[in-house]
Amino acid sequence: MTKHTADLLQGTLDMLILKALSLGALHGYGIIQRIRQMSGEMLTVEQGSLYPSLYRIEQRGWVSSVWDTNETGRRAKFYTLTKTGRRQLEVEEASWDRLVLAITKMRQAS
Amino acid sequence: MTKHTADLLQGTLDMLILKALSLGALHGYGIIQRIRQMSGEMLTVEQGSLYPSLYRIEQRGWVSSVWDTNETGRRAKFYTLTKTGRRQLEVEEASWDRLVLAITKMRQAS
DNA sequence: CTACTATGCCTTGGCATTCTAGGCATAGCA
DNA sequence: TGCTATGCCTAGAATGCCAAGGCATAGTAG
Repeated sequence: MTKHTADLLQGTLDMLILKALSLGALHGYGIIQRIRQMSGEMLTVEQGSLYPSLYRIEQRGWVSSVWDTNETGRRAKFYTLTKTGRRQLEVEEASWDRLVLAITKMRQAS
Repeated sequence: MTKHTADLLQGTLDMLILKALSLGALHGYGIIQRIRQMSGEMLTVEQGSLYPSLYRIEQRGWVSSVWDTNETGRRAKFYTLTKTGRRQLEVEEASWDRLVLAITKMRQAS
């Protein structure tokens, strides 16, 4: 059983969620799907990871949420990226870039 | 106080250690220095992270260790990458590459 | 001689984060 | 009627890094 989806690294989940929301408001279930789709089916976020993370993120003011109904009439909680959240996304992307750069250097130092 | 060294992401430390040892045997203290140097001073591993990790890694058979003396006559524990460890390094590098690729896709899916 | 820094090993406890494994409810379809 | 997809959530375990200590020796500056 080879798993074709990469494991997440601790610390990347928030960035993924913020990134998904940067394309527009979404409810939790939809965030999972959008992350799958955006990553070309390579990343799968579990519900048990997502909801606690959304809670944290909202506490920090990076997203806000409202209950609403989706296009099929179901109740769902929609999350919107706040201004602070958008800044945070930039911070996390920059720090991700730094890490990738650092590890790339490691790989080249042979 | 801006920290210029990136935080490690959980899950990358083993790879960094294995990578450092792929250039030749080293003792713990030296591993820290080599990682700093190889990453262009961008990554700093704390001793409190390193030694527990080295222990784990040795339990898994990825490195072996012997007590010896360094060039200045001090006792130190030298770690050598095993064949299994070299394979493991390849595995971790491949999975790192997959993650970077996946997140790159995320970034491009605007 | 004394103190400080660098080199070297290690452990304990805390913290943050993810995952496993559940529970609950509704809508739609076979 | 039951299964699948959609939607929310939580508790507990596992993982893994870090902060903060302890200990010891060698060298160097004062």
